[in-house]
Amino acid sequence: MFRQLADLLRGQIESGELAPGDPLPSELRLGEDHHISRTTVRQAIAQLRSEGLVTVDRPRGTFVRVSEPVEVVVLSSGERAGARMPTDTERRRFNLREGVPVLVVTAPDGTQTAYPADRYQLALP
Amino acid sequence: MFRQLADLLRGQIESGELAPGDPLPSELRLGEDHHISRTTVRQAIAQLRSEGLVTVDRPRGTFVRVSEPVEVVVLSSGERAGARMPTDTERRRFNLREGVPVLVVTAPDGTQTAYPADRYQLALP
DNA sequence: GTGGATTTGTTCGTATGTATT
DNA sequence: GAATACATACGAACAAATCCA
Repeated sequence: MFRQLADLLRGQIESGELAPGDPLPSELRLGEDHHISRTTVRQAIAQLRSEGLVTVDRPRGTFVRVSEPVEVVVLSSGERAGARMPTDTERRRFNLREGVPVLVVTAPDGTQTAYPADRYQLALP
Repeated sequence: MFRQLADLLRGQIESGELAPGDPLPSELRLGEDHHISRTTVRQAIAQLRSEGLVTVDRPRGTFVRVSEPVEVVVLSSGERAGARMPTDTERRRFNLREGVPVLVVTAPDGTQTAYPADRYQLALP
């Protein structure tokens, strides 16, 4: 059931029926509409949060994520780049929302730098 | 409470006390040891899953994630790269576990290609 | 090979706390 | 102050899959 609700909401977001910045119905409302408990509604929304599709502004409500302006990081020769979910420390340091990875740039000497993936892109020199 | 347990387990993973491939104690066991309900234990583990630190092999148990061999993708001139969590379709297509982002390479003509971030890194020509 | 024990998954209900409107 | 909405925690029950005696 929670998967079905997550799929439904995800579809509405991807189709634009729910546009960035739009609020989702409240947990209570979703539960009533679909005849499921609030526990199950929360599980569906937790799924969407971990996918980075929605953010919660407690206790105002749950909203479709708005994309951030992007800055570009230019890679230097010999550097490699990857991505992973942030550590707990990084999440606090960068003030990252759920479901946002970090881009990790590794220099030839092994030094690593992390960039929040919702605000940065990588480019060639 | 669930955050404290997540922090504890994360610390054990980062310190190596729990090595890659090692099983975590069962949910029931963790609940007994820390005098918390299974619900709360599950919430802590859900946190670690979304961080990509552990994977669950149901119903065998929960294990510290083992890193995969990495392939390198060479970027071409004019391409940009970012990262985000996979869509539901991508997760199934790449057989991705929870907490694993995708690297997204955008060509000058707008074409995008996604690579599972646990198996790929980006490099310069 | 059958059956029981173990372990995670899903769902319900309930209660209380916290922050915003 | 009241209403609203999300966060946290407990308890309970059953399902499904694996493992082992």
